[in-house]
Amino acid sequence: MVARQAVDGRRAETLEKLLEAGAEELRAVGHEALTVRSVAARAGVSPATAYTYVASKNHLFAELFWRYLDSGRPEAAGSGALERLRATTRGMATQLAEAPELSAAVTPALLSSDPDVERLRLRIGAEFLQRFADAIGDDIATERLDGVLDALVLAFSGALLQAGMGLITYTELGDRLDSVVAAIVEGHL
Amino acid sequence: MVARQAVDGRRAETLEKLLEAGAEELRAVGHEALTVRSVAARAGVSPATAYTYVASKNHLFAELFWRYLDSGRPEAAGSGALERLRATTRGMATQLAEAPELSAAVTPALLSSDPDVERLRLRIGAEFLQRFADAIGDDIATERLDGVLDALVLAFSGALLQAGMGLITYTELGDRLDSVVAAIVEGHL
DNA sequence: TTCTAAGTTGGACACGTGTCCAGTCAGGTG
DNA sequence: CACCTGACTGGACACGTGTCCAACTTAGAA
Repeated sequence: MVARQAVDGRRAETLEKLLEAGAEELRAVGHEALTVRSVAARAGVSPATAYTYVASKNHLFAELFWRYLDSGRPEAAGSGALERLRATTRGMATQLAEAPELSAAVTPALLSSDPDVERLRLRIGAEFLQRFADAIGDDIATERLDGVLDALVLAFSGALLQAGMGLITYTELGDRLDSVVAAIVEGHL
Repeated sequence: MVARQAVDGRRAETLEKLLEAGAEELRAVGHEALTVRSVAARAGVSPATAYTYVASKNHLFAELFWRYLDSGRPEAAGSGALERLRATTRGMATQLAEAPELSAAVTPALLSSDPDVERLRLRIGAEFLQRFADAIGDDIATERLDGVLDALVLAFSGALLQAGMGLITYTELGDRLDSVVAAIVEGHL
């Protein structure tokens, strides 16, 4: 449902093998050195086959990131919106920091115009928005909510970009976001 | 001083020809279809020559963007920090909107690990920071300044990334930033 | 068991990237 | 004027991308 087409039975297994191999290869050599063919080899599959599951290198990265992100759904908790928001950004920052190669890979990848990337891009964007919205709950007036969400998403994207550029580390990202989140939410609660 | 090496005399002219051709080609076919060789051809120069001025396609984009950015230095004005900040982001947003192809090209380009891109990335980042700092002047207490600048830069980067992904247009970017800037600065003046 | 269709494969393809280098050209210096 | 030096060139190179297709395999249905 998330990959190129729906997968079932045999195809599902091959897809898993490929994605698993992709993740390993990414950890092993980084996203610059990774090639679709090397991933295929690691998965024990021919390049031609790999390309029936994955439209492009960028699509592979986006797919891996989406799955990784999805695997780390937060268990919402905390009494106030600010507290929950911070837990949310902290959680995501930690996730990014724990898979720096994947994080570094996905930022450029998501900028691709590949239609398969496009789908995932929207899904990932929606997921970020959803998480922030969940964290806020109904602690912010409806008419102000959109603006605040906007700002949060912008700041988070910015943090991703800065980290992708190597201007800040994925580890610093958490602290950085903490203060920015506070600044944004302040006065809107 | 900004290109690969210092340029003088004859080399300076060739560099200008190349960058000019790059800008034209970018406008003409967009950054995906642009190839270094097509730029070289447009400049009436061989590919080998082009590569002595420009380390990579990404470097070309970064260079063009830097020059474009630099050409639009703001004439600071306004009585308050918020007002000046808004003028600053407005100005930059307008600049981006007026060269959408270049803006779209530069976001992925700046993520490259190419050392020549690295230099420009730092320079461009510093320029953003400088502009925000200038706009704020001394209207914010020193100990809070860094945090606010951080947030501004994050938000601006985020806006760039979102626009690069096509989630918002370069035109919307200005409005979006207006409210975010207000949210960030509010309570820190 | 035989047939069928989905899945996989090897290998070639067109194209872009960035590098390299021996050779040519042009303009100023002696 | 001949010369030298820096700029430029053509053309090949190794490599990666993503596409295509005819041929093979394999598992399950008839």
